[in-house]
Amino acid sequence: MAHDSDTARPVRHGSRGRARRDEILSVALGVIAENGYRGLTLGEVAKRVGLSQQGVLHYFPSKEELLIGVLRQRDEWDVSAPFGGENAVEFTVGDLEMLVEVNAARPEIVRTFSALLGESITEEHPAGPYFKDRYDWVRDSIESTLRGEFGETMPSGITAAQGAIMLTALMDGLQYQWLHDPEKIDMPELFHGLTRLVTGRES
Amino acid sequence: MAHDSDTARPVRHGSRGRARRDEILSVALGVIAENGYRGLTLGEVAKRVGLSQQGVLHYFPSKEELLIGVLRQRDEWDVSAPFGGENAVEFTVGDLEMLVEVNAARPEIVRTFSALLGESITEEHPAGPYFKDRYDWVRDSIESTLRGEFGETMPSGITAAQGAIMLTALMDGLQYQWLHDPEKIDMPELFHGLTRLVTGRES
DNA sequence: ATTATCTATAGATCTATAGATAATGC
DNA sequence: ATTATCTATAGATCTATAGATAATGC
Repeated sequence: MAHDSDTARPVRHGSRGRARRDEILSVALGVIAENGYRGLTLGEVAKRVGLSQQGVLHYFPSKEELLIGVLRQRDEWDVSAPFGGENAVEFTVGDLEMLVEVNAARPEIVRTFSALLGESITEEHPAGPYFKDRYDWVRDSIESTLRGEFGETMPSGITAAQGAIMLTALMDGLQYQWLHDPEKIDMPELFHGLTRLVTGRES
Repeated sequence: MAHDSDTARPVRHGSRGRARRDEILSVALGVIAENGYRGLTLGEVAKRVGLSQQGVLHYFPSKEELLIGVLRQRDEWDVSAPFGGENAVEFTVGDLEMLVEVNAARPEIVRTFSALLGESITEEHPAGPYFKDRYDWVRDSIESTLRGEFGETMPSGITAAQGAIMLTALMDGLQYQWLHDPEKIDMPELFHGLTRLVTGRES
């Protein structure tokens, strides 16, 4: 009889393997940007990494686990990571504007994120809970930022809670227009314009 | 030797068939809401309609043609249809707010639209050109509405062109948050709040 | 004749499991 | 021993084509 630990023990990787794992995640991110998660195949990831399909499955035991890995990694890369979660860091509206500028320079990440957000609202999608959760803390942290800078109600008359939803929606929505027509949509400028309106601050 | 017309001749449907066609489109819309276009299978559509998979292909010669059909039908149903296109009709900011209210009462349509928008930014997606085009005329018609009501620059200081992008982004972005958490997100109220800010109109 | 459906099936994929082999690191 | 990969393959699907049959409408 095997020990319980045998069943759930995750594979440990050496330095060689750790690099491979990261490589797979990075490639998978690109494949999702191109085809979405539903359109991603393990074979395509494998081909780009230079492994067999089963070689990829050695690092991630299923396609879904691979997605989880990508979402985790994205959180780590994301400039916004320090803005939320357990050990949230103080940030300002200016930091948010900076995030939009950063995003305007990394279309692949934005495309991956936007493709997954779109899929996430369909049924049984493995990224569904992730995005619902993410929205909760993104809104919460923007809300408390606004409250910290302007109090419960901003000069514009908008509450901190409403403002958080609005700014979040604008960021997401701008990205789709921008991805379809990067020349026409100046994300940072438009976002900056809207933060001024939503807060009611002159600047 | 066959005539050219034999090749491209579309199948004509009688009243019996026309109803079936509509039924298939309606079912396909629901399947896309649940699984996206990539996750839609002809077999699933067929099962729900009560036909064989090949029966569905009699009405739409390929999966892609079925999607085109759904997008066309959506334009016809859509309250916003009269707002754009060749024979655009005059409308107001108030009409836009009404559209958001209508959408808040038809989650399935919103979910289908949002799922397709998300997929549309991935490569080679058959809905890509549709959404790019749609954005162009949606922005154009909102822009000319704003210009008509407020002139080139609105009381808020935002130009009509910027305002059109902002309102469009807000609509799209709000829908994702709303689909993930309908209780928390009051789309009509938030959109109304933002139109006031963007235009700078007291109301 | 044309339209509406069906059965049969080719031809591609796709995920995941099983089991082998070679390399690495206590 | 554990980790890193590979080959083989089962078992599911999925789209689309071919060709038959029954019903409908000039």
